[in-house]
Amino acid sequence: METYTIGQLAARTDVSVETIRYYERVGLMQQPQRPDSGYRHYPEDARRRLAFIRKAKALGFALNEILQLLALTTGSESACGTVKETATASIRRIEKQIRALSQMRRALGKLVAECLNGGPNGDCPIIQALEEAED
Amino acid sequence: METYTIGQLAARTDVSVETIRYYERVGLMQQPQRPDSGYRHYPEDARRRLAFIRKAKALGFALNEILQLLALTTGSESACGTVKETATASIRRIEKQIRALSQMRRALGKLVAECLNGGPNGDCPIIQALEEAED
DNA sequence: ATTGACTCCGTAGTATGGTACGGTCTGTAT
DNA sequence: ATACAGACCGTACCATACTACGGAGTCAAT
Repeated sequence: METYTIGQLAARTDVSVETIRYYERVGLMQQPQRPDSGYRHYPEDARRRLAFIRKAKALGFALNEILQLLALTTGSESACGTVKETATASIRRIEKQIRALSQMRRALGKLVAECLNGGPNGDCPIIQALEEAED
Repeated sequence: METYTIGQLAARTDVSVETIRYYERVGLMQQPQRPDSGYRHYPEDARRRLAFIRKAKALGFALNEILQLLALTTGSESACGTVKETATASIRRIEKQIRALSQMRRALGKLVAECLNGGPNGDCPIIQALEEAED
């Protein structure tokens, strides 16, 4: 089985060595094998996990939320009920966020359109669109 | 014209007095009128601006991004071309974020579905879905 | 065997986005 | 007139998510 050193993992995922060690400290990354010397040796799996963390982060999830998402998948212990609850809660949150982003996008589109038709007129379409938004 | 004290504004928007002063320090909130005593007196406009800031924050925009969005609307100076550029850049970013969130949602839905059909099977549908995602 | 790149660890520092404190002044109500 | 809430300010502190540093050990090549 092929493994990576921490430096190789860092290079492949474009995450710094320090950050990987930090993710390990806070429990996001699992403790890898450490033969003889104490050097970390990561399996392919770790690369995928790290890529997931970065993508979730880019989506605005906080590290402890990402921890929860990952816990959904690794917990052979986790009861189906718990998984379903956490997952559906996340789904609701995500859907709400998508709705809000869609409103923002519409508002910006409107701004661009108005810009084409002769410039801004004082009342801001961005703020207006978000005022109408339900929470 | 009706105005609010900082405390009234705080109560109406559910943002603390300290945070409002902080937003003023960093340029997100405009300097309000300060008659005689030095007390801040906010117009209705400030309430809407503050509400916008909170919603944009909840969507994951950083404060300096929100500053840019607001600058789009207040700059009577701002050339139409600049507004269009910044706005369309934001639109692209938002659309990308929506796509990624949709993938995450699908993955979570899949997880819930698998949970119903007899539990997790080792390969994580969340991580899988995000691996397939284009950046 | 020695050099140089890489790894180890703990600790400290940075940026962002607030939150709290404490002493002073103001405004309103009795 | 005096009390009490609320505002003023600067400064200090907090959590999150990194990032940098320094001294020591390791691995691979020459």
